[in-house]
Amino acid sequence: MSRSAAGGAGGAAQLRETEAVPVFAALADATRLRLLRRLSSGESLSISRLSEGERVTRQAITRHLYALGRAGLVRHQRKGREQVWDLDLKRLEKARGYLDHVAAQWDQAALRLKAFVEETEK
Amino acid sequence: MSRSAAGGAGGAAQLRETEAVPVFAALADATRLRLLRRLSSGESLSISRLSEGERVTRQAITRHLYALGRAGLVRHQRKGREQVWDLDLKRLEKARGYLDHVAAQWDQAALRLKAFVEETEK
DNA sequence: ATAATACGCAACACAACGGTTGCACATAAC
DNA sequence: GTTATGTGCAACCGTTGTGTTGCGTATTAT
Repeated sequence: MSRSAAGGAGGAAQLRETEAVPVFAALADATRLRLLRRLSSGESLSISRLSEGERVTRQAITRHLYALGRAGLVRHQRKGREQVWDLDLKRLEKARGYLDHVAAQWDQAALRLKAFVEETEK
Repeated sequence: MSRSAAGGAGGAAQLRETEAVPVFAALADATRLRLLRRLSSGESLSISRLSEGERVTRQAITRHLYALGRAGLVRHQRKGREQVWDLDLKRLEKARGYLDHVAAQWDQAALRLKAFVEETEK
C-alpha cells in the first residue's frame, strides 16, 4: 500500500470529485478502454485504423473518440484526408490524479474500518 | 510520482478492462461519489441517513446505493427497520486494482510518447 | 393502540447513450 | 479523370439511467 499525496489535505476533495465524473464516465465503456489502450502505444492513429478489429461501425468508433475527447483524454488532428488521434498527456496526468484520489480515499477507509473493528472487539 | 506494482505484468489486461467497466460506471456520478465518501468514514449508515443533505429523493439514493452494490463497492445489511450500508473492503481493494491498472497504462504511454518525440527530433 | 419513522414496490416520464443506416464530400491513388 | 479511401452529417431506434410520485408495509416510539 502506501499512498502519499492525493487524499492528504482534503481541501479540494469536493471539487475534484465533480471534475472526476466525466473522466469516469469516459472510462465506463469497454470499447473506449480498448481505444485508449491502443493509443497508449504512442502512435497516432486514424479513425479507420482504430476501427479495425472492432465489431462496431466506424461511426460508433468516431463517437467514442469524441466522448474520450470531451473528457480530455485524447485529442485529434487533421492529417490529409485522415483524422489522427493521440492521447492528451497533460490532461491524462490530471485524470490520473482523480484515480489516485479515489484510491487514496479507499485506503483511508480501510484503515478507519480496521480501527472500528478493533474498537468493537475490545 | 512513480508507481510500482499494479500494472506490472500486463498479462490479464484484457480481462481486467472488461471487469473494470462496471466499476468506472459506478463512479461516474457525483451523488454516488459523495455516498462513497460518506461511507469512507467507516460508519454504517442507513438509507435515510445517507439521503440527508442530498437534493434528490430517498428513492433516488436507494437506487444509487444498489448501483454501487452491483459494482461490488458496497454492501447492505438489515438492522431493525433500517437498512444499513457499508463499504465492501474486499471488493474495494480489487476495484482499486483497476484504477491502478489504468493509471499504470497511462504512465507507460507517457514513456512511449517521450521516446517517440526523442526519436522524431533526432 | 396510535403515531411516527424507515423502507419496498411499481408505474411513469424524460434524457442520455450506443449503435445503425444512407448519403454527401474531400483527399489520395492510379 | 476516375476510382478508392477516409470522413462528416443527420436521422432514426432501442435500451439504459436517473428521477419522480403514490401507496403499501414493517418496525419503533409514545
